[in-house]
Amino acid sequence: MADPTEHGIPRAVAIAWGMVQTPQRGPSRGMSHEQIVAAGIEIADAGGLAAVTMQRVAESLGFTTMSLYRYVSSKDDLLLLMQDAATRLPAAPWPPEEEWQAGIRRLAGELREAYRRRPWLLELPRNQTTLLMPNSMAVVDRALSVMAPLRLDMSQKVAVVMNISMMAIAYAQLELELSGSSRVAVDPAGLSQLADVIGAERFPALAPLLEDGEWIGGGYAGASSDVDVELAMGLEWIIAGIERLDAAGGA
Amino acid sequence: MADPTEHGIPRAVAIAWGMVQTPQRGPSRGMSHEQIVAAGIEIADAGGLAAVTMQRVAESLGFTTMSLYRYVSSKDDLLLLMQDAATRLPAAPWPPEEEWQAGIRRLAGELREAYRRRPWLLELPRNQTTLLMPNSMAVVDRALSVMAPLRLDMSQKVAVVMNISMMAIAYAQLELELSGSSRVAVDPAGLSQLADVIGAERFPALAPLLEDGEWIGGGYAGASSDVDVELAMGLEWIIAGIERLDAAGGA
DNA sequence: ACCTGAACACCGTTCAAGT
DNA sequence: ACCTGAACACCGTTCAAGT
Repeated sequence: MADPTEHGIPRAVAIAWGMVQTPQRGPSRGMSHEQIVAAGIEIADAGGLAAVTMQRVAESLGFTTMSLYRYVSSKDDLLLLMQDAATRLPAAPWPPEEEWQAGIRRLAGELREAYRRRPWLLELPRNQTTLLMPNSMAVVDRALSVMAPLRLDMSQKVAVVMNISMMAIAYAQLELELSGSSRVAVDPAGLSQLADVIGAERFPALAPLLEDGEWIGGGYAGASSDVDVELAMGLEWIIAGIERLDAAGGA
Repeated sequence: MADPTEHGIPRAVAIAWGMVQTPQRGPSRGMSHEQIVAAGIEIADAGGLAAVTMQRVAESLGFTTMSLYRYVSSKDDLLLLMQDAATRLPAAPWPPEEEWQAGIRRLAGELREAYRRRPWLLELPRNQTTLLMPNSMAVVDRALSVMAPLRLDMSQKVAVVMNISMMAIAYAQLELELSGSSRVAVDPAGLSQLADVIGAERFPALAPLLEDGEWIGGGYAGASSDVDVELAMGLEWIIAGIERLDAAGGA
């Protein structure tokens, strides 16, 4: 097979789709793409994305750093493969057995859950290349099949998919940031000290929350359960919007 | 003034609110927080976030790397200050002069524009600490004052603010990733090669787009104008949702 | 009090050399 | 053909020393 990168296909995409020949003859290879990707994911799960270094991945497999470059052309390549492998969703029945609304809620929930389980996924960029990887395509395909009965044109459906996955991922991020491991833990004395410095007249609408110590420490913009509510709220708004589009599409 | 960090207030927050004493006596300081932050922003604007190193910031000001640590306790501190300074929105009239719907659209648009202008902002985490910085608080305050006439309770309003800013930022990110500088540029031959490898039966709903070469290269999930449409769509859905909440709140 | 210089413990990636 | 070892050009941050 010709080198896929000649047509502008990124190396990681070619690897993910099995377009890179792994020769059966010659000295047996010590590793495989799958092993390397799995090792990287294990390290990221345990210590976050910053813990993933070429040295550590190689070491965990019992090889030297440099040997990895036989399988992967750069660290970015490896990260792309890890991203794809880690965002595989559970298989869904096809054709969909549920109403499209339920299908969309389930897709959003699974997507969010995948990102919640592996927070380091949030640190990886999602770009055009990502959209060429197998599991990204699987998400789009499933969303399109869920929306098959709807009277939206293709570009509207693509817009909906982008909206939904963006929202699911962004809320996983919000949840992580607001209530996650990166907690601030400003003590009440600190918050009131801050409220004094800011002054009530600078932010008239926000001031009541600040003075009650409710802005960060309290119920608002901090608790994880709030994020559930906010995602559900946003998702139902999207669904209501689709329903209107569907109705208008029939006109 | 007592050391603010004793109450758990992050150093960068204390600096941003002017709670850190800058002594007037003694040897005159060679730099200021503002200068350092401005230098960092200039470097990020020119070369992206990766170009911002302590060495380069110091060098651009004509000092050694280590001198920065007199003003800022770590690179993360500096990044937080840069984030806050770069997300300052233009002053809005207070109290708001427009209808709340227009106010929300304008806020979302300005937020997106700030992130569009400085794409490196998207690479910085937005967490609890961010919500204690002056310009984040300004955004929340403005949104709350826009929503003042609405019959939503405070936690609902906070949820709306989170939804709106999240959506504005996420769409700036989507736009950057889909059509921005990180383009993939797979040529048509590569796309058809990929479509062959994938096969039509694997992704039945997506396959037509793949075969026509429209998935990445063409009109879908690629053009910048699409993102405008998608953001507007999502935003109008949120506004419609708020209208329903407002109506229900009156019951 | 402020700034400097050397040093430490890392990175990703190159390249020529081994087997 | 596959893996290794040394080397390069960087990082952020420490610490003791200068002025």
